[in-house]
Amino acid sequence: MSAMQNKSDKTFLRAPTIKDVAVRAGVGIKTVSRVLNDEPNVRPQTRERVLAAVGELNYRRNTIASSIRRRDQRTASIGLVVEDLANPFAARLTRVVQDVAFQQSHLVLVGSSEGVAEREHEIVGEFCSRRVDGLIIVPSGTDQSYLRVEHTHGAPVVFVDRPGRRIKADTVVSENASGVAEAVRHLVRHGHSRIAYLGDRQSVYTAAQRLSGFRSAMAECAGGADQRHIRTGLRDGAKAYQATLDLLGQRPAPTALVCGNNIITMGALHAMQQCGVREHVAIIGFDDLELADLLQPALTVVAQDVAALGTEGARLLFERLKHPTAPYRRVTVPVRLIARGSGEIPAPSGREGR
Amino acid sequence: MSAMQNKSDKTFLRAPTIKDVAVRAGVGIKTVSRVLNDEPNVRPQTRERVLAAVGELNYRRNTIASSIRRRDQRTASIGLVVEDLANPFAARLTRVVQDVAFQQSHLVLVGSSEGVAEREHEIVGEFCSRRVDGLIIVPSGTDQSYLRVEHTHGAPVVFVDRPGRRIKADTVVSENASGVAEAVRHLVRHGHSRIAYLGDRQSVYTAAQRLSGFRSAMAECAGGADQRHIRTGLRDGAKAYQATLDLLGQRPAPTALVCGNNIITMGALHAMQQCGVREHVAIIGFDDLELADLLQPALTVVAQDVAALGTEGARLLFERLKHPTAPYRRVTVPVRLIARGSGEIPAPSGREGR
DNA sequence: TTGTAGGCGTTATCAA
DNA sequence: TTGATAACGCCTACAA
Repeated sequence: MSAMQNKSDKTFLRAPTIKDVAVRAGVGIKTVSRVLNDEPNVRPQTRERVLAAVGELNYRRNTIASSIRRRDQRTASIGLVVEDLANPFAARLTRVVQDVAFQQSHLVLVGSSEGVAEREHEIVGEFCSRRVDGLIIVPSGTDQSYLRVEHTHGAPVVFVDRPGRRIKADTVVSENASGVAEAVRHLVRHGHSRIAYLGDRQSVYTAAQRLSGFRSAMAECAGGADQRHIRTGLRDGAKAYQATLDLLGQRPAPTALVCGNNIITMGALHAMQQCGVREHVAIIGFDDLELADLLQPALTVVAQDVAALGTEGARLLFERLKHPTAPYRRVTVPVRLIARGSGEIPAPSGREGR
Repeated sequence: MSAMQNKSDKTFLRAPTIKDVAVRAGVGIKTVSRVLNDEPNVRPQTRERVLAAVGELNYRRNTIASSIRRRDQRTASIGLVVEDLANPFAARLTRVVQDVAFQQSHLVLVGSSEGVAEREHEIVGEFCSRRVDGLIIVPSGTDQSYLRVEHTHGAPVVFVDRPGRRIKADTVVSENASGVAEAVRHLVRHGHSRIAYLGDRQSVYTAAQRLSGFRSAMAECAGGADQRHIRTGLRDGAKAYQATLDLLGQRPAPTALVCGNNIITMGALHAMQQCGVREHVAIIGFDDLELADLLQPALTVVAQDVAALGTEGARLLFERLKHPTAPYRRVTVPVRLIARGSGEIPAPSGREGR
């Protein structure tokens, strides 16, 4: 009935339970439970005996068994859904979320939605099956209302990078529009007016926001955006590469590019390299890249504060867990233009050159 | 006693249970369980009724409750410990591990050890508390024998990137030594003999392996390595930067650098940029970098097949779960030298130049 | 200060 | 084919 082998026995069948500890310490299971949970009313002497037994048996509390019984049903775990864990943005986000969670004694389950709504839904479903205490989601698709149903088990949600749709929840986003607008103004200051924009699908919130920042800044200080210089729907580097080749082949060609995310920036850089225009066409990317400062010319970017996005997201989640009925909050994280060279290439002189 | 509200009721207190489903379908709980677990001996008609009730109540199986009762105690989750989730190597590894796990209907818990043995131990402890079915670990420190004790609950371990110490387990590693040796031969073929090596702490398995590959290749075809041109213990980019500046300041200076990992490569590149020697000193990095091909000159690397490391690691783990007593296996994943320019810079002529 | 009984949501047993 | 009941490891309630 109880674990009959000691820890050096290779045929050990199951982990020791609170019962095994109780037997060994010669106390009742409730006393063991009290010790494990730092509850009062245990004689120091008894506590010692229990702790000794715990050590000898190498007992470790079965957290998941405990969670099904405890009043709040908390599992001390949270779920994180990003588009692609291998993407540097998601990787940095995951790291900071995990750091905050670990400080709060929580573990993190991760999943990649690949930007597919169904997959996001599926992953969230699995997380809820594991009864995570909360969710941090970089949402895909156009409808997160399915989460209202998942809410039945009480797991709060925080959206990071993009707000969820058709549902209210705590949210952390970057200053997308004003960040891109700043990039445009920066280019205009360096003499550009034929500025092109390359972005992701408009159904992605950040993509829409960034394009809107582009349009308004162009309207404000460059006489409006040229529709032929706007390319959206660029889901991967290859698409961005093609679109950039296409833009650079136009006459008149744009003298500067603004890229909506780091994948697109990489595609555009490859295309520019291919055409040999790295030194002549200005480019500013949204979101920083490792090695950006080693490129020639070095890459000017609108850097997101990924650490802040993640930390704030996790913080909002843990505060929500403490105060379930508090009003929802939306945090906006500033972005920062980092001038490194590629965004300071001047527009060719001779008015509208070429 | 049972969930009294329907799914649109905001005051819903708890998730529906198998009991609620049973009541609604007018069957016993065991029948519901049979349907949920695809067990035989359920009339199709009954099955339909149960599934209908599941849909109406929006029931979702409580996986953690199920795991405490099932014979094998499986939780359908695995734990992954890497050094730093934000590192591109770890991020790609996490992604593929998660993909394989998800295919196998398992979720992944993640943790960053930061290369600190105590933290690794602590994270593994938490994972075991959650009764993960298995562990994939990029080990830190010099002793993973503590895992033998964690084994009491039966979770097998697979080591990835580096073998564990003082414990036997399935392992997946890259061809570290021969990869670096190939880099050295490549440089020698381009006329180099004063080749420097920059590496991590020797206590890190991969670092030791790579340095040993360096030494043996140098002995074999460049008359042996010059001790002054070997720098180890470089834990971060800043240290690598300093070490590189130092090496480049020597007289005679090395004409080529071999870098032991991607963090070191980045530090070295910054230092070379700083000294204006990017075009004159050859460099080959271990592990590929995003944008490596956009640098000028583009970066020659010994690329690890991170996807294979992760896939093989996960595959070994799931096979171990199926066959707990099979002999341990060690898989070696080939690396590949990708010549892009920086490794093909010829040694300065005039015999021992400068 | 300590222990016993009961229950969490599920799966396992075994009888109907 | 079906279901009542026990059991998993733990926490809660309550009694001693």
